[in-house]
Amino acid sequence: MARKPSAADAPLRLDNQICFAVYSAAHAFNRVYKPLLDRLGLTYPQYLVMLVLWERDDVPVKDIGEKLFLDSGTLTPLLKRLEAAHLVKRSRSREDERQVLIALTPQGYALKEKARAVPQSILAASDCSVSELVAMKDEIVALRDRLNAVIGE
Amino acid sequence: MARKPSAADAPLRLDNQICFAVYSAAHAFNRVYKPLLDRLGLTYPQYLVMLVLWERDDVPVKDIGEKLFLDSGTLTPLLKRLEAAHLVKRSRSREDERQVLIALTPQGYALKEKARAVPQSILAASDCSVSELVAMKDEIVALRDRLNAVIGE
DNA sequence: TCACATTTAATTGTTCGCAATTGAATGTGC
DNA sequence: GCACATTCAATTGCGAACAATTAAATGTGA
Repeated sequence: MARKPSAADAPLRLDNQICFAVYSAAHAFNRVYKPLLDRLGLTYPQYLVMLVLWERDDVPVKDIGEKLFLDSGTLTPLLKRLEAAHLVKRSRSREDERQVLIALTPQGYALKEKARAVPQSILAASDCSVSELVAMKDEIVALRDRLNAVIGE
Repeated sequence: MARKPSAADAPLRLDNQICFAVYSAAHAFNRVYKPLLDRLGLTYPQYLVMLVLWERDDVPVKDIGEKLFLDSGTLTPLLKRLEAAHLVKRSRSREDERQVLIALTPQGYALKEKARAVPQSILAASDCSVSELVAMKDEIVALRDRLNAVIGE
């Protein structure tokens, strides 16, 4: 019974899953980033947080979470590690004591200059034109946003 | 100094990172899958392992790892949980005692039928035509493979 | 003002994901 | 046949990721 490939099984074949394509691509990116980020002393999620803060710091944890789609259960310990590495400072907001504001330290600011080498290495590893990458990125973001829209029912 | 958006900062802007698009899309998929897989009693990585085994079981851990790009540090505990859930059986190969072969139990086989509902739910959540999804999947897989090619130098 | 709901981080517990190491089995070169 | 390298899974330790809960601060309605 059902020994040879059946057409009815196609939807369950690993190679037909776009989710697995995305999942495995994310891990592949992680592995390419690893040696680059090791030099900065950052993990990949920490790098994402730093990207947010390099655009604008002195922001509450919640804002970082909304930009990265992460919650406090992930961010609180991560930010404590960044603080232990002297890259950020955490402090309660005076206007609203519930909020913890995340600010860059001078070392945190300075790391941005070292980080400028990262995107070009990634581009090289992608072995692909910038315009192709931008087009793919836009498609993937659109898919992500449609998926996220479904989650809130 | 550098208060307003600078063109030099574009490569470091979060919204310009294809890696973040992929990373956040993977998490979005995870969140859409969660309620569907809860009904099967599986996590998303466990579901991927089951997809592999539904295509062919009685395979060594290494084969599963190569298909999913995961190593024994991830798979060993995951497979033990699947065994505890009576979905797979782990046994040492007689021909090569180093290998652990993973076989489906009757319950593991049976779960495939319940799983058939999953892909169509995902398709609906993607809100996108099959042909578009296939095209995206192929592009992402190609990017993933180029990235993986760089890792082995 | 006071009861009540909401917001925000932090905490706890479970599951991934991976680097590094270990130990047993197998393969090899001499 | 025997020393040596290689392969394979398991283990350990650390850092995410998230659900669920907690606690404190703030907002709201009567």
